[in-house]
Amino acid sequence: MSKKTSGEPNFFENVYEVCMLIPKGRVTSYGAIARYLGTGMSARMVGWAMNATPNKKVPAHRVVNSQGLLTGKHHFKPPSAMESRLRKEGVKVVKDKIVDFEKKFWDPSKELL
DNA sequence: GGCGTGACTTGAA
DNA sequence: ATTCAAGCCACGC
Repeated sequence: MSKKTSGEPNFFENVYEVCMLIPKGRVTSYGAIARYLGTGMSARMVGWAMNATPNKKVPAHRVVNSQGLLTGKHHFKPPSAMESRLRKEGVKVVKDKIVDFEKKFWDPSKELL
């Protein structure tokens, strides 16, 4: 009827699940998740999904952009929480950027395969 | 039901 | 190296 957007936020659920499946000390990019979900390159939706995410269950701080930059830190309650948490997980962050991002990169479409 | 925005990505100038 | 532009899908008004 009328309009129904997506009906079920399966997309969001998928994002949450993937985020929670991210191994500790690892990070992933919005595009990687978007690709894994089959959304193509609509990485924006992944970010938007995070915005709608109960950041208590989903470690959105483990999700960064393809550059390894903590672009979403501005959206956290204390923006520094993202950086602090990543460091606690074993990920080094310098100037909002993840060190050895390529090494810590966790691709769901490959690791989860 | 249309317009703008957004935690992105990629390519080209 | 940098900056600009376009593409993408969903949500808010």
